[in-house]
Amino acid sequence: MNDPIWLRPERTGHGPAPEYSRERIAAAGIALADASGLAAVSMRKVAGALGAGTASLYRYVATRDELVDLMVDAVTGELAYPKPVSGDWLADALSIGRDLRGLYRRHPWMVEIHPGATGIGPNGVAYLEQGLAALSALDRPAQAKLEAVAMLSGVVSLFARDELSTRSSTTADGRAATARYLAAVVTPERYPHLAAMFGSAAGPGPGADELFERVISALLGGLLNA
Amino acid sequence: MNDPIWLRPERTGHGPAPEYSRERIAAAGIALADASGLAAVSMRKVAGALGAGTASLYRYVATRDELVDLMVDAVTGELAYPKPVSGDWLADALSIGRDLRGLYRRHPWMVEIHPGATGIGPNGVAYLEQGLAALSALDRPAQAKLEAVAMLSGVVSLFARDELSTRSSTTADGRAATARYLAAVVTPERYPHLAAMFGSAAGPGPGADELFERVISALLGGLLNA
DNA sequence: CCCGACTGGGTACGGTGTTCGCAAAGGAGG
DNA sequence: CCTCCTTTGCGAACACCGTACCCAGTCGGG
Repeated sequence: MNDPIWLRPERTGHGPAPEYSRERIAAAGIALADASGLAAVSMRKVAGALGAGTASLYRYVATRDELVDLMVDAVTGELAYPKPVSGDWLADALSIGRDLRGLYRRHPWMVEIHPGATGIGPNGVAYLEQGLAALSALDRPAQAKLEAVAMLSGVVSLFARDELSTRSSTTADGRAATARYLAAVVTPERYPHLAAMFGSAAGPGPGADELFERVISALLGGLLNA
Repeated sequence: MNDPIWLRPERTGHGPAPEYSRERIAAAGIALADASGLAAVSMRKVAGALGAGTASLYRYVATRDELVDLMVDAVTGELAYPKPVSGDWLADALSIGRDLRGLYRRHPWMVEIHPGATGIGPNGVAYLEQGLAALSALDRPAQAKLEAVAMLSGVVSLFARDELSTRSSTTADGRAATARYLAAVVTPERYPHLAAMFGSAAGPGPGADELFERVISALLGGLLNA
């Protein structure tokens, strides 16, 4: 029922000038999240980082979720869309995918965002427009193109999640525990294929970057049946 | 450092017989989550549903996250793997995808689970084994097959998320707010492709089921370059 | 000029995960 | 059988969380 934050003016003109701003608050939250994850972004911590009282944040933001919306849209702005489009739709889509992957690398807490449950902001709109622009030459229904952009974004987030869970030190404990469990329970009799996998050397593989491009190409091909 | 719950025996033999069990606790959590989402699964509520004291749960589970691990593995058990494999690897993989999609429909809170951050349990192992079994006929490195299973699972979760966010009533408010924002800000001059999309009728499309199959086929094809 | 809307923020409420300490229970060894 | 000693259940407490309320102080528009 209530309007989203993007429709509420930041300032009405009346009263004393605000001491902070949505932008500064979002930046403080992003700094916290970059350093310690999304769970570390609490109203008290953000307010503390700004030297403000906790309750003051609610003059700028109706709820913590809105703060997160602000943060998400702020980092989405790093993509600096719109950008020119080459005309090769697959190349342009891959470029968007690479951009987004870089974003996830810079802000790992973004994998903790549930897309769809979060409100879209101006930079999110620009992102969607860029995605549709990349696919504009294709003769497909607009809805299918939007689905393709959503799928592209989702698959990039899957890659980011995977990359993160294999590298991050915060999940190292859990990985070690899981590895110990697997070692204890995976026997060739009960789980032949898994056991064979542990036996085979963990070769370097085709390189994550090439895999990334190949998966996205295949995905978009399937979605837009080019 | 600490062993995962799956390596800790539920009972040592000493002392009085436990009044509850991991299974019952997980079932209580699942009931709560099915009805009201993962956020409703709190130690106090689960304990209350069982008629137990809150602190008692910690005799069965080291942490709330472990309770969630229990819940995830319990619902994974609904898949009842292993199942026979037909020999047509794509058909078998699609079958697994459909099974998983059904699981998400029965337990929508599963989309709130961050895969990889959660510890895998016995039924999760069985799931992976089933996935590898489906791909066993393919002459590809075991690592690539595991990646394919992970991607398959991830894409299914994306579909589930999408299906949920367009249907669920709990997100209706946010959707309405976003729709109002888009209506206010998307003009043909600034966002031509998005504006065109709103202009075009929202035709029924090719059907979500057919899309699902097509995307997964394309994805696995790209991953396993068949 | 001054009224009224706005800002900052201390305090408080109800919720959360988790720890501690203790009373009671009951299997294991003598 | 009897005693120990581990284990169980759990009330109380701690530290944190998001958020609502209220009030004092500060400006801008009529």
